[in-house]
Amino acid sequence: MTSRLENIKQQRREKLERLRNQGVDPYPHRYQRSHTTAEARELLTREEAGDTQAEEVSVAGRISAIRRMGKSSFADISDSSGKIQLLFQGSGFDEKLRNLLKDLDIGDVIGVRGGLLRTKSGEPTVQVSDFTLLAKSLQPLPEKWHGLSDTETRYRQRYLDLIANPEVKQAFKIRSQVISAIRQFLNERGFLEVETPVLQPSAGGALAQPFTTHHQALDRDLYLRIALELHLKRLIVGGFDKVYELGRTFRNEGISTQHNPEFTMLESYEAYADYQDVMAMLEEMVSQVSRQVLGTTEARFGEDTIDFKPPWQRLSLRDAVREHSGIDFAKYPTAETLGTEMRSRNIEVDQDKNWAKLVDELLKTFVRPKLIQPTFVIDYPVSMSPLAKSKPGEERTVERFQAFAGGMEIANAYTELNDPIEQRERFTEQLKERRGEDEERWTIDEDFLLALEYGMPPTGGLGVGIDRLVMLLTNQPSIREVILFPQLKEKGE
RNA sequence: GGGCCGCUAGCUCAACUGGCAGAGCAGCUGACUCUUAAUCAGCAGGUUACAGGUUCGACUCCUGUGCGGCUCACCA
Repeated sequence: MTSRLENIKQQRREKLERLRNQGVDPYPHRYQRSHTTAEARELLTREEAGDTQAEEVSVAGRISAIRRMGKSSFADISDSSGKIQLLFQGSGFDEKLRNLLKDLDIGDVIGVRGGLLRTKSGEPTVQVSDFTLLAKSLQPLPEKWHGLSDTETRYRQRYLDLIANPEVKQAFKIRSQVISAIRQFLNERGFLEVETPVLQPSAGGALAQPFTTHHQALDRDLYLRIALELHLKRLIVGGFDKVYELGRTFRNEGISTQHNPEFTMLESYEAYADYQDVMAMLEEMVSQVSRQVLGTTEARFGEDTIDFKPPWQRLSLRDAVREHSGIDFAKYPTAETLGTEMRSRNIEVDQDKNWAKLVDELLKTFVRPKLIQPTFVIDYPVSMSPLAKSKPGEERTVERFQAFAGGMEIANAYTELNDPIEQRERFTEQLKERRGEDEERWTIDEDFLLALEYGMPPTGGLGVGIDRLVMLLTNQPSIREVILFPQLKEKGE
C-alpha cells in the first residue's frame, strides 16, 4: 500500500515537523546573499590570483547533491548562474545546526555563509560557517545522473525539467536573449513597440482558424487574434512610421513539432519601405541577433550548420518550385490543370483545393524541406497573398517573400497593399472562396478598409515566427522545446 | 482525424518463446574529516497507464480506452 513515494513524502513531513519543533522556520521570508554561485567561483579565482582579499560570501540555491562523509559533508547547490560545492565540517556548528544538517535533503533550498577555498581536487567550495534552511522540499527530485527524460513529465512539470536538465535552462536563456536582441535591433532603428488587441470581433490578417471566446458583459463572441497585421497597419495610417509588436498569436489548428496553438510572432511595419528593404532588414536582424547571442552567425541545426550571414539567397517562387518539383506552375494556371499535372506525377491532390493552395502544397512538399541555408523565396501569385501589393507591370504576382531556414518557414513579408479599392476586391474574392464554410466568422474588416481609405503610405511589412527562429538558434527539433509550457491534453484521473 | 511506436518503483532502465517483477540512483539505519555518479554494510519500497479478453498461468498475446512521441493530414 505505501509506495516509495508515500514513504519519502511521509519522511519529509516528519523532518519538517522535527525542524519546526526545534524552532527552525522551514519557510523563512528572505535571505541576504552577497554573490551568485558563479560570482563566488569568480571571486575565488581572483582571491587566488591575489587580486583581492579573502572574504566571506553568502550564496543560496537548491541542494542538488549531498555527500556525507562522517564528520564532514559535501553538498552542491545550484542557482540560476550555475552551481558550487559546499563543505560542512560538522564540529564547527552548534547542536541546532548539526541537527538541521542531518535533516537536509536533496531538493531543499538553503542559504550558506562562509569563506571560499579550493579542495584537493580543485573544486571551488564554500566552507560553510553558517547556513539557513530557506525552503524544505517534500518531493523527491528526478535522478541526478540521467536527469528527467520522460517527455510528458518534462513538459507537464517543466520546473522539474529545468531543475534536472541544465541544457534546457540554457535554451530558454537563449530564447530570452534572442527576444531582447530583436527589441534592441528594432528600437535602435527607430521602431516603436506597440500593443494591439488580442480579443477581436473578427480575426483577420491570416486565414487560420481562430479560437472563440465570449464576453459576458457585452454578450458577444470574440476571437483571439491570429495575426497582428491589420491593427499595425492602422497605426501606419495613424502616422507611426515604424512600428512593431512582439506578441502571442493563437491559431486553432493542428499541433506538431513546428506548431503550437499559441506562439510568439514578431510583426513590423515600416512606412516608405518595400519588401526589398524588409529583406535587407531581416537578414541583418537575424545575423546580428545570432552574433549577439551565439557569438557567431553560424548555428548548428541537426546535421547541418546554418550560416545567417547576409546576403541570403534569393529565389523566385516559380523557379524554386520548378527546380525542386519539376513543375512550372505558370504553365498550369487553373486548379484543374495544375491538379491534373500533379496527379500525373503521383502527387496526392485534394479535390477541393484551389490553385493557390496547390502551389503552396508544392512549395511545402518539394521546396521547403530543401531550404536549409537561409533563403528568400520571392514573388508569389496574387491569389495566395490578399494583403500584398502587385509587382509593377505584373498583375498576377505580388511583392512578397517568405524566408526559410533549416527546412522551416521563419518569416513572411510583403510590400503592403495600400489601395483601398483593390484591397476590398481582394477581400471579396477571398470571401467567395470561403463561402460554404462558417459564414459569420469570415467577415470583411470594414474598419481596416476605412483606415486604408484615409491613405496608408507605401509600407513594407514583416512577420517572423519567433519560436522557430529560437529553434534554429538553440538546435531544437521541436517547438515544444522552446516553449516553456507547450499545449498538452489534460491528463484524465 | 489516420498510421507507427511507447507507458514497469519517486527517477533512469532490465525482465529470453507466456512460467516466482529486478537493478542503479533517490530514501531509511549504520561506518567514514577533501568527497564530487563518493565508498562500504544492511533495510524498505510495485494496481507493470486503465478496462476487458485468451490461458493452468499475462509485464509479455488479443480488443478497447487514456496520455505521450514521431509521422501524414490540417495550418494561404
